[in-house]
Amino acid sequence: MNRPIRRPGGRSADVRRRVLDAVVTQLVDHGYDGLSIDTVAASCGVHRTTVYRRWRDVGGLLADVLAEAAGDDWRPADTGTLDGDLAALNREVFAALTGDPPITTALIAASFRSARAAEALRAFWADRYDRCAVIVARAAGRSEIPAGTDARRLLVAATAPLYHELVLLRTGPDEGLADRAAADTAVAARAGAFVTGVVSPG
Amino acid sequence: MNRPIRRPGGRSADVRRRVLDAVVTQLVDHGYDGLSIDTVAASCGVHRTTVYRRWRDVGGLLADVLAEAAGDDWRPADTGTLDGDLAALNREVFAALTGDPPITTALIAASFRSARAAEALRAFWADRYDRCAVIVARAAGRSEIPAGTDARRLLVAATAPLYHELVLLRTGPDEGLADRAAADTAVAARAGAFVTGVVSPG
DNA sequence: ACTCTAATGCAACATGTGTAGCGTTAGGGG
DNA sequence: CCCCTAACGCTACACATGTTGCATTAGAGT
Repeated sequence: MNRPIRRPGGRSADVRRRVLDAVVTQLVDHGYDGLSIDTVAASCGVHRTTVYRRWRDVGGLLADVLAEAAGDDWRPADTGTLDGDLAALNREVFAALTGDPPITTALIAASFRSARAAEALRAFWADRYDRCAVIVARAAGRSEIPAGTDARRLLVAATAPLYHELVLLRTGPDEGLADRAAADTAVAARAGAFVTGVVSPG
Repeated sequence: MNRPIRRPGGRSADVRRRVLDAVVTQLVDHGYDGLSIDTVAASCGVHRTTVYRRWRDVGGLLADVLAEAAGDDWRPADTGTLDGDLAALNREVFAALTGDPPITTALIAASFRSARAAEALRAFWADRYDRCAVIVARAAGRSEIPAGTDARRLLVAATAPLYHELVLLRTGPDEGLADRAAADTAVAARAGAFVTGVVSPG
């Protein structure tokens, strides 16, 4: 992610922790616009050039924050039905995209300015979708949906409308959006969509 | 969009045309990173301060470009089937998102930096989805799908996976992506998804 | 402890971005 | 044709962003 530290002793580790904490604090208090190398450095008592050298730009800072966040033990909820699992997932996505402060939106915005932030976010989402594949496997195991259903394709179909409406189209946050997208996707899956190699099962 | 011009005579109109042309040229030649007020102004012989006063920032420039583009006479293709119409639409979206130079992606990136660009892009897409509603109306008229199907919800379901995969998840451009998303959405619509007020029709 | 040097702190510079004041130019209206 | 002034060009400034060279500090190995 960032430049390798060959002396991970007290000082370097302390600087990293102070800087990353300051990034989150700045993001929470003043949003993405109030986030810059200088403000972060000044707010945690680390010199500008140190931050520039280790993280290069704001995207690098957020990429490092994101790399830490990706190491958690998150798992999708198990509600017993495909509809319930997708709805639970979509409500989490919805909360992340409409939450205040808009940390997720800030990370997305940063991904358009920094290649490192883009790569970190790509890796983060790839990991999340991998973990969610179990939702589709469970549904197939219950014979709710066909055996050959493409997990990623189904999960993207369920979540993509949320990202599209809230992040790109910037629709006002509609409470029912998450559940509707989940239900529509479940209907599609039961009807035989998302099956690899099959274009038109009807 | 930009500051109103009370003297739309030769000079002001000429300046605007030269600047907007230069924006597109810069975008095509050097991408979004090579786009700044200064480079645009220098490349078309208009002074920096003039561009700053009339368009304020890069987002304002792109918003003006977008406003012109929104005034075209685009209509969705009529292929005779819902599958065909959605596939044709998705192929256009796919081409826009993977085209080189990445003008669409540049506009999306700008929308995260400038409120004016964000609003212009929002209005552009709202208009496009409105024009696409006829696709759903035609399908309902042919009794391919239920009468109460929500047009926007269906259209977002069809196109959102493309934006999500190509813009946010940054998946490598998969040729079959557009057709698969279109086919999956058509299956869902035929199965009774996207009907307003109905959560679980199955 | 002592040495070596990675990492940091510091100052100065270079560049990019945006603004303010003021004179100049040229379109619009009489 | 002449006047008025919106729009533009120019200079200078203010600030943010990012870089470079060098001195200083302190972790790591012996």
